[in-house]
Amino acid sequence: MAYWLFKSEPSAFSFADLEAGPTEWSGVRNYQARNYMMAMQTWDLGYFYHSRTEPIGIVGIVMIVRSAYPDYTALDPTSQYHDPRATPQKPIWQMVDIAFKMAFSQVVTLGRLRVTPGLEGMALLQKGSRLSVQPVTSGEWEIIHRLATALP
DNA sequence: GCCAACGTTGGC
DNA sequence: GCCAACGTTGGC
Repeated sequence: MAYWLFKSEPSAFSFADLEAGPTEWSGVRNYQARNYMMAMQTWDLGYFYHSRTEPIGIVGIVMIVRSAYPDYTALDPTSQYHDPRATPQKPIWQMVDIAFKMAFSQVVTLGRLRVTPGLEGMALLQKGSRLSVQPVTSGEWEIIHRLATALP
């Protein structure tokens, strides 16, 4: 069992959009993020993070409902995620399916994460961190989960 | 909207 | 293989 974090700009895809049903997490075009997705297993949990919005922060929990498989949008010339290097034999990019699990009663904001002891090493909080898919340690998961459930 | 930080591309 | 130029990300 591993823990993850998915970043999204709500103007592009929000947690409310995810509530509508399981979603193919397509369009990830970063090798490190792809490798993390390839390490995901069905039933793994993740935090869902809203960037470039107000408030910025973690809004809830998602579950991996399908482990990594080829991201077919890379093969689709009409897709904004098309990658001309991708072929059916070598799709290059992978995606997972994620589903809504629960929404926090309040956003655990980036500011709150930054001041919470024990989260100093969290990938999300490192300077210049841009990975849209990241691992979360079980210790970090616990701390954040406690923060979220302590909120009214 | 700005712009620093980052990853990728491509000429050499 | 180097690295400048470029496009993108994301906090502010």
